[in-house]
Amino acid sequence: MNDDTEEARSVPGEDLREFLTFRLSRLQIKLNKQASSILRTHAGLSLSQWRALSLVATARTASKVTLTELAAVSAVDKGLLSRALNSLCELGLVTATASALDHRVHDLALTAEGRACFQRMLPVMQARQAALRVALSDEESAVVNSIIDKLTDAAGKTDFP
Amino acid sequence: MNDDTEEARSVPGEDLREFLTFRLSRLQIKLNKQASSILRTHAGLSLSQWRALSLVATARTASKVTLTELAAVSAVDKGLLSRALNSLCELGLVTATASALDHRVHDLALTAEGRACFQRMLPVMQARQAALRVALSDEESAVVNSIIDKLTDAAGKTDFP
DNA sequence: ACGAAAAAGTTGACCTGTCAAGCAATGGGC
DNA sequence: GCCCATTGCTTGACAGGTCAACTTTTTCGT
Repeated sequence: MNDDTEEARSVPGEDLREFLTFRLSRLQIKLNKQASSILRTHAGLSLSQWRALSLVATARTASKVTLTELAAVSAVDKGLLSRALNSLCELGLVTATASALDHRVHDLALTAEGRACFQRMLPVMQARQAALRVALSDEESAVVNSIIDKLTDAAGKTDFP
Repeated sequence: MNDDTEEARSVPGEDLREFLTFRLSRLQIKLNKQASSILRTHAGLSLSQWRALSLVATARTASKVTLTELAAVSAVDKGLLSRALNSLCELGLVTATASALDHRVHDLALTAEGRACFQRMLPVMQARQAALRVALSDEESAVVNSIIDKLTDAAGKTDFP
């Protein structure tokens, strides 16, 4: 016996809309729109420019501040990062100086103007993060980082033949 | 007094890398790569083609299956969806028949081939979801949907002047 | 010290995603 | 019934993102 007529549903087993990835991509679309809008009005920067800027800004001197390093921690494509950093250099927000020890790498740093721009945007972006956080319960807020990191690890494993 | 030399860190208050949005975007990049790779090898479809296909596949007859409706639930851009659906029509996986009542809308449905393609991919994609889920603890798994939905709501509110 | 292999970064080609203008169809207000 | 605002969808132009080839510099094996 089968309750499903052919028209009742196209396919069985179809709680696909509950898939984690479905929800996450919907979330990401909205987050990107929100961030782009904020950045456009407050700083005139694109999202990838802001991401590059803040990657340089928040780098510790402990770790080297190079394109490959930043690309690795952020998972952003090297080509994309390269172009974003170049545009930031042209805007006078970032400097890329050839490293003395290894002439392949460019040590990246903020200019005074870059630091100022970042400092100006920081409260706004922090407020946005806070607004997202308060949407969560204490319990949820406590585990959200762990969840994201675990999923990120799991997504990295491409053992799907 | 200030412990930070100018070189110690570029800026203060810089746990920016802990921002939810930073982690989420890193996650999304990896998820997209994983999904694209799986779809390319198993079905020869692009990610947006698969998303369009599964949106049509999992639609309930209760709700109308139209572009605007699908775009709304998924947050995908209408233009993007339109092109994806068109390519699926050309592949013979989806049909778009003009509605009798309203000649503006196209009622979307899977062809037999589309259903077959979806059914073939479904176990693979479900396995992927399962692999992501098992990375989480029971507690985390219980709240993850709620977290994503709350964040999605919060991200939609663009009350950032 | 030499040459092969690898790494950093850039570039070009190409695909995806975004935005807004546009067209066709519908539905009210009068 | 006729306008006009509205809705559903498509299209074109552009920005964003991906991928691989390429240049330069370094590293390592022998």
